[in-house]
Amino acid sequence: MAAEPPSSPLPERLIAHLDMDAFYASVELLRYPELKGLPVVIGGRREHAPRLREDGTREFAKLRDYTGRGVATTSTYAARDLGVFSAMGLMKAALRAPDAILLPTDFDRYRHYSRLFKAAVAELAPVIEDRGIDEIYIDLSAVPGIREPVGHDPLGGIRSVAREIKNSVLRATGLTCSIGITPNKLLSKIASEIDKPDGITVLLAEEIPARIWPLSVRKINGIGPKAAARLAALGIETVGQIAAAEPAWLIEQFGKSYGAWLHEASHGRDNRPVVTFSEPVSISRETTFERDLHAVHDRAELGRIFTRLCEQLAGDLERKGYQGRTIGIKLRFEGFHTVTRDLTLDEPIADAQALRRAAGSCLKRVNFDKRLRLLGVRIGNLSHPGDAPPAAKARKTARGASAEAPSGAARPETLPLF
DNA sequence: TCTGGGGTCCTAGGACCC
DNA sequence: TCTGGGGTCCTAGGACCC
Repeated sequence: MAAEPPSSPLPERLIAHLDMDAFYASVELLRYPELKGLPVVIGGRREHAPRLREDGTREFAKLRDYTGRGVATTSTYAARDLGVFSAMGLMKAALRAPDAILLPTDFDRYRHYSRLFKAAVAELAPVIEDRGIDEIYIDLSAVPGIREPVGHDPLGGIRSVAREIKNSVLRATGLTCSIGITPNKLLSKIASEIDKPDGITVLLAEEIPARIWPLSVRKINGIGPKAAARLAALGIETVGQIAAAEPAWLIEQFGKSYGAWLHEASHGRDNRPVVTFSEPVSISRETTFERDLHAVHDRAELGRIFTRLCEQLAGDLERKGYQGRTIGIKLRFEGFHTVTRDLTLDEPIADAQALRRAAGSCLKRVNFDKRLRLLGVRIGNLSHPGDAPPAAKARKTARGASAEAPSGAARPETLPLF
């Protein structure tokens, strides 16, 4: 076993976070190269697809023509310069960048490119954790050559592996990505953003004070708008200010679990492994209506939508090979107030009729005094149809709604709502 | 200008069991 | 009859992420 250079031993773990650059928008630019450099926003419906003119050029929809409730899923860097970011309502985006190009979201295409880039990475480094369509963690600890210095650069091997991965992704997809490599997932997630787009950032523990502590607390994955606002109210804006706080005080302010985690995170400590496979916890379908619907007045339409969601969910379960015991609904009312109800059955179900029956019984526990803007159906407590059921815990059938819901024998087919 | 769709994890109270 | 502690499951809501 070769001795490490004693001056700067590399950490035991070398974890990469790879993030595709403006992924959806970049995939669209592959097929519409004439849009390169222009402000482009992804998020429209199919009707916003470009039209082919007689002369062979394409006519694109403009953001100013958009009406509806959609949000931007991604925007090109040119559009970001105009203040349009992902998750922004398209109507709002249209005010900021009326002349930006609008393209419909084409998930099938993005999923295809997602598979391509992940397969390209897997050939070089197979220990990959999926974090959605456009990003992954990679455990590079055992990748050949990664610990070899290049010239006098002890990190040369790391940089060279990162370059190989980026080249491989580019060859497979025509797309660029940004990579952060550090001793753990938390730091790598931050690092991959430091030199975006098309960057490589290697960062070791000793650089945390200089490179991580000056950053906004929002750069930490797990500190969202609410926690950031609470921190700001306490006079804390940067990661370094969290690191300087007493752990006991953080726990006092944010609770045992989150407070302790804030302390650890601010010091760049994170021992979570790269997880290469995980079973889903729940599967769901939901839809936001073009206009708010009234439980009574629009009952027929709501009923059709409800049935369709259950059918789609049943289709997902069938395709993926799951069944589930906990069925839930999600309702969002005008004003954005959101309510959920769920019901755990004694036996798992998977077909649309059973889903609709169980979800329908959840529906009865909701007050419909406002119009609805969203309806969703969810299933959890998942298992595989062939599997042995978990040891029955002799639940008292008299308790809870579980006893009455599934049989449906005495239940009228027509639900009071929808 | 009101804010998509698909997820995970955490908290907290009550039921229930030992 | 009163008191109680630990553990698990269920339900609802909320924060957060991509």
